[in-house]
Amino acid sequence: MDIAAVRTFVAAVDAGRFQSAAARLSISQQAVSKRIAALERDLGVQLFVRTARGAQLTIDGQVFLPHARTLLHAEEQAAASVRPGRRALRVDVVGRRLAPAGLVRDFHLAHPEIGLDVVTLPGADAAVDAVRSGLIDASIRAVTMPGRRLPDGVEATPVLDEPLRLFVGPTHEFATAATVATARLAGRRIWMPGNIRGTEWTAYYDEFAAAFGFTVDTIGPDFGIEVLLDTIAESSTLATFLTDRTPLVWPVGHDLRLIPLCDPTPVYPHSLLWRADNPHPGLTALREHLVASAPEHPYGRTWAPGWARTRRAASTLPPDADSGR
Amino acid sequence: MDIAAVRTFVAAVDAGRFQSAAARLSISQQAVSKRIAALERDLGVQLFVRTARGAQLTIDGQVFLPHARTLLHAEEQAAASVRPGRRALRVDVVGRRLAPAGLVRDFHLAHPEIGLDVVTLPGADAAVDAVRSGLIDASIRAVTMPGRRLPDGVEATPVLDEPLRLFVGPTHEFATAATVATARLAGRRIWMPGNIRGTEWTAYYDEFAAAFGFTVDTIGPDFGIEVLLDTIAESSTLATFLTDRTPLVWPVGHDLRLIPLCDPTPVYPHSLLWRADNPHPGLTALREHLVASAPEHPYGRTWAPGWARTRRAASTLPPDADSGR
DNA sequence: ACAATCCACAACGATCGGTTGTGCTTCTAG
DNA sequence: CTAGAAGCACAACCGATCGTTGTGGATTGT
Repeated sequence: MDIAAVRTFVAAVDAGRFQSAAARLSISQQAVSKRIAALERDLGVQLFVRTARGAQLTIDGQVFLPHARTLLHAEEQAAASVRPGRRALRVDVVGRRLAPAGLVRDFHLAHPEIGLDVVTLPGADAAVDAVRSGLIDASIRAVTMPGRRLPDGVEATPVLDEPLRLFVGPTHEFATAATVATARLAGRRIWMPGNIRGTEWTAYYDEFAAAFGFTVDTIGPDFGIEVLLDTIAESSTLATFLTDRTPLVWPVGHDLRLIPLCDPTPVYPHSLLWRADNPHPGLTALREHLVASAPEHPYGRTWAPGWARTRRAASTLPPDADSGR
Repeated sequence: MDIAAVRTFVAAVDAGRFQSAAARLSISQQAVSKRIAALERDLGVQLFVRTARGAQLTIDGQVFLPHARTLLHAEEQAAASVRPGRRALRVDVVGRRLAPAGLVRDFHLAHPEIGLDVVTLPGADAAVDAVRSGLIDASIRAVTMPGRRLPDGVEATPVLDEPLRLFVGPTHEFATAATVATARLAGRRIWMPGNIRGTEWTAYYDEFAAAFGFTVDTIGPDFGIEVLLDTIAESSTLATFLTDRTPLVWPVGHDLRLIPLCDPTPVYPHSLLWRADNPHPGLTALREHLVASAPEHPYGRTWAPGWARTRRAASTLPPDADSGR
């Protein structure tokens, strides 16, 4: 199916005559006739009834028309998505099914009029760099790393503290506990999935383990989520951290549990990053939406790494005192 | 923008390499390279970073990808809409913004999984003929005309009695009435808009006028809805019938009123038409939805033409006794 | 260092798409 | 009734485009 033929079809419908459509498209009437004939041959149905005073839609043509308009609209949207200048707001999230993607989705529901494109860049460094260079407008990451300052012009504000939960099998000591105090992790072994090595999670795990005296094991290469589930399910000592929002295809027959941690609840600090001189109107709306919807302290006493606590403290100031506003 | 290039782009993304994409599309690697280069030139942005072990999406490529998939999906839907055999359910409605279209819209909301295409055919005869010939699957019309039997195989069941209201200007005798008894129309002049002459409404008006003793005037040719509003607004004797669902662009400065009629309330009888041997699964769903959602007698005592009353009586039988079920 | 992999460029040929010219049908005005 | 106008389709021609084969440059891994 040729998109030019579809556009010609719509033009012919709107004009009512092939001749006027040809004039509007700046081609000859014969070209319109050939394009539509080719489209009809392609679809295998007749779209117009040709009469002496124009062309009239057949039933098939009437049915096809809204689909044709949709197709042209999709083409326009696709072209606009990469057109420089006044394009949709580009936001990077760490994963399309994780909590930050949920935040962006909520924003989209609250502001459906703001065009939105969501991307996932490989790693926090790439995300920060893309924000700095203007290739994307915003990113939701945990990038307030120790010793790693944000580039000039890039600003950040915390938008979500995501609580971690302990993920254990049925034979684990904590399997039947309603909640587990984080301090009880001391001296135990926590499994770190191989697929997050080298990501921004590593620094989080390191400080978390140091603060509460447990050890982090990396068990071999990453064989995928199924192997993770099997390993956890069969072990009475291994545990790992997941969040409520971690998407799992729960295997039938396994008896896995997500145990809440408390006193304090460890939280993973997601921040919004943007470039201070980015004039995109949607960016302001996104920032205000995220700041407004971020719960203050929903999980009682929480723990976050020192580099994140510093940011947290700053965020508790009134908005007027916040930098970059 | 060439749709084949977009399809090539998506194939290259899925494959990760131009070579494999070329194999999957049964073209040469060079053709893939040229198509994507042309697409990039067309869009004005780079979509891939070419490396020695494949092609990787740029940020622009990531943004473009979902739009590209949407475009291909739209193309597939468009082609499927006219493909013979297992296509979407085609329903004819008398007008896209009138009550029957609302019924179909409700059906779509209740059964979003059923593909639906809505068309508007010129006149009830064309609709009945299209149903008979199988070009469309169903129609909502008032086609149980006197002396005009449905073709063999075409069946009908009433689905909506739409109440008529009196439409008058501020100086009309009934302008301040909360309701008007239909019998009070006797001897008065009712204006029939010119654009419904020759349609199925004519027979309705004729019998309605005969039953209640008013006269139907046709005032000149149809100059559009604005002229109708002006005429009604300035007249102290003219009135016309409209329904709640009639879409009007209410003019500023006019003081027009829609007065309910009662004792009995005249209703316009919309029926669903379909071909008995049409096996489309969506058709059964549509019929059951419309029959189930049709209110029995929502407007108190109602009046409908004799040819419609006959059908009404038949429809009050239990479903098992209904023909064609 | 060499082979393998992957993509881009060049040249050539076939197909496609647009234009001009023409003919047929239908509607309308005289 | 007839002639003209309007509207679309068919035919011939021609140029642009698209795909192919052949080749080269760059990177990775052995």
